[in-house]
Amino acid sequence: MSELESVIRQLEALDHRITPSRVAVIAAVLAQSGHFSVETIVHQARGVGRATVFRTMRLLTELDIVCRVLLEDASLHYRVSRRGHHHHLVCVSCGNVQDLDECAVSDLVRELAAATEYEIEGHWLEFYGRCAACRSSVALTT
Amino acid sequence: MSELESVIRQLEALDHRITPSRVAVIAAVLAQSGHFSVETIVHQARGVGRATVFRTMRLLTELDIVCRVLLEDASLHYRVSRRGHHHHLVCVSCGNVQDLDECAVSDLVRELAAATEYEIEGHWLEFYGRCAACRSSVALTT
DNA sequence: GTCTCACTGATACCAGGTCTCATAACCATG
DNA sequence: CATGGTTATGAGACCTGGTATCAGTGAGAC
Repeated sequence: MSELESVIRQLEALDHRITPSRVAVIAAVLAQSGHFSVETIVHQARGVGRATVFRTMRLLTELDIVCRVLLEDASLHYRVSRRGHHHHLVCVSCGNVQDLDECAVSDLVRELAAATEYEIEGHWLEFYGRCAACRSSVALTT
Repeated sequence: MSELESVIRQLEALDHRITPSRVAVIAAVLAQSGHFSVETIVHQARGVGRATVFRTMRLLTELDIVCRVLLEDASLHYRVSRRGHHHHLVCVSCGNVQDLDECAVSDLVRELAAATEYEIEGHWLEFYGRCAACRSSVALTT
């Protein structure tokens, strides 16, 4: 079963209609290799309205088929998701994204909850740096 | 020495001109109690142009006089800064912000750097929850 | 005083995203 | 297969947050 079919079945299972627009958006999303902006999908899923692309992206986010990637300038990108809660390490030079397997702050969330009496509901955690490849290419050119 | 004077001296010391517009923006910023959007300052520093407010906010950020607060929807707010690198715990109900003294992920950054061969340059970390006061008021009304 | 350059504000612009609304497609049911 | 209710669509207006442009100004060094 292709990835596309698999996603379509998930939608069906949750009583979402399978329409040509949705399929086009999902196919475009699955074709991306790294992280991407909604605008990229708007351009690549030609013929699908802007609003529909945004609506479909929201749907895919809710279903955990894509996840949001927060860039350093606070702009939102997306990325086909490995399931479950995790964080990213983004190369600011080539854009490569490393998924970090565990949520590194779950212990911290517990400590904070105890220390502050907040009920902690969520967090943002993203790391930025330069991957090994980009570091060595910089070293070569300087 | 008032806070305003102190900030003005910092600007002077770094060869930035002290202008009425800047003073108005800084005064408006210092008058905020929690976190605030640039738009708030645009409205409160009446007579100062939009662009100038944004420029001044950038300047204040660079000088570490304010810090950026990332909200859950990825929108940027600002807050008068305690100095140095730190993170926030934001109450999603009343907007109250708790500053977290230490950077909780500095150890993690080191581990990640070793494990991934990335040179890690930065990160976002913000927590969201409900403060004790908001939790109890919810408890009362439900 | 005057000269120069950083600074200013009006305004146009751009990006990212939502709202509206008439229309169309879907599909369960009689 | 006709019908009807719901869900989805796309065009486009709109909104928010932020930048670029550029002629004009005023701060402060001399």
